[in-house]
Amino acid sequence: MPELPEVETVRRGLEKYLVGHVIERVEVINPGPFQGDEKNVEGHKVIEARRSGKGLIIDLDNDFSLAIHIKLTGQLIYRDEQTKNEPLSPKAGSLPGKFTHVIFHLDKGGLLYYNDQRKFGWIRVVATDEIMNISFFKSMGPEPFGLGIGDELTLEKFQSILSKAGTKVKPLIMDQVKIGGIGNIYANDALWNAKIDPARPGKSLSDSESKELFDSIIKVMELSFAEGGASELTFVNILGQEGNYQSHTLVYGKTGKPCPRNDGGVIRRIELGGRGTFYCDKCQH
DNA sequence: GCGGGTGTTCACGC
DNA sequence: CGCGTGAACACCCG
Repeated sequence: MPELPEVETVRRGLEKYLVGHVIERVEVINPGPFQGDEKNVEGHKVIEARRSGKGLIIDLDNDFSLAIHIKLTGQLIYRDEQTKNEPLSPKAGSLPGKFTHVIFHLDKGGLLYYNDQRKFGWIRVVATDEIMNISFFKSMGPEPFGLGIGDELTLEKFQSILSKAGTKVKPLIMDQVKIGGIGNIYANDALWNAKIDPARPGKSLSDSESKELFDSIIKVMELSFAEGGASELTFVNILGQEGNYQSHTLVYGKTGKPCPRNDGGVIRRIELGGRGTFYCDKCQH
């Protein structure tokens, strides 16, 4: 699921449905993704849901927190008496299902399921003041919109990061240490929107090109927020419902299709930094 | 069967 | 140290 718009969508769901509730019991079905001591969670109230880049932090009233990364296929789905009849996407499966690894039993009968098909994700119980010792959070770069707990990525910072980097611009903007929250879908679509060749070195972009790219990152992510995220793989929101950005994707996954600009170009797929990279062979320079 | 997959991390080579 | 590559994690889908 996870790029900034999807993870922020989950955070908002946690804020709405989890904050103020007590986690009475933690049922660990598969210990792989769950690290730490359930005892530091059980009987404690959720006071805040925060996010940094693609990572989530659920703070409890005992100065412990749950640090969560859902990687590619993790899901956090909340059910209670009020929401149990809300339609559930088939991507959520049955609850609990084959890929349910942890169930948080909340007060008043609420349940928070952690599902993860590929088991790449993790949930760590950690003292709240130790969160920033987790290297993933410690090294997080500034992020677009400034909705996370770290610094906001401004145009000036973005241009400064690009101007210093000989790295190819697509892997560069996906480097979470440099910039937080951008993943493969939005990197591809933003580069297409800005008409920039993903293989160009970051520092080769002119000021107007880097501004165009910055604006494009904001634009594609704003569209995704409005659509509730992208459910290309298994992403669902806290109520187990899909987002719809994937029906708006511009070049991501469109190998062989005509360019959406109808300029006679064709979408090609190459690999950059080990990731599938999609671009129009006509308009991206 | 094979390739590909919204992510991160580590090992290794230059 | 910086940068790039490849593999690993695990499992589904077309």
